[in-house]
Amino acid sequence: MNYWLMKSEPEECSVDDALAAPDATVPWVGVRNYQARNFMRDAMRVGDGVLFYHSSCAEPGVVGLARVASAPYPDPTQFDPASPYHDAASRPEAPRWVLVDVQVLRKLPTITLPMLRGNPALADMVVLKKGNRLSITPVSAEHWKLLTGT
DNA sequence: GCCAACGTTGGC
DNA sequence: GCCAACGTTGGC
Repeated sequence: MNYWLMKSEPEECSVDDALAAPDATVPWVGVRNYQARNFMRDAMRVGDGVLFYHSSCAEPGVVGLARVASAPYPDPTQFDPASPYHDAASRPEAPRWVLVDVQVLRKLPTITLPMLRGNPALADMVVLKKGNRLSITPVSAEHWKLLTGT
């Protein structure tokens, strides 16, 4: 089992939005970065642990526990001309972008970015590395345990 | 293949 | 709104 941190802009899809969805499950639409896509396509398995992270907002941080809830499949927004995630160069017979479903298990008291940065044991987290912009990053078992107690 | 220009991310 | 950092594009 692997662990991940997945960033979502709460104005786009907050942890509460995800919890309000059927089965508390949302398709992780809109990833348009090859490295992040490859994590979903090649490395994620159903049941993997996910830290639900709010980015580009007043209080960035980890706000919930979730799990990978599906195998990868094509992101439908890439074929939707009305979507901000539309990719005219992607063909339905060879989709460029895939996603997984993510199911929120429970909210956490927000672990803010300053809290994360303030913990020396978490200094190696990819998401905390200088210049990191990846919206999906792997999380080590050690860091997962520190953050979730499981 | 190089690299300058440009666009995006995301914290502040 | 600013800007550092990084990814992508496209001319050559």
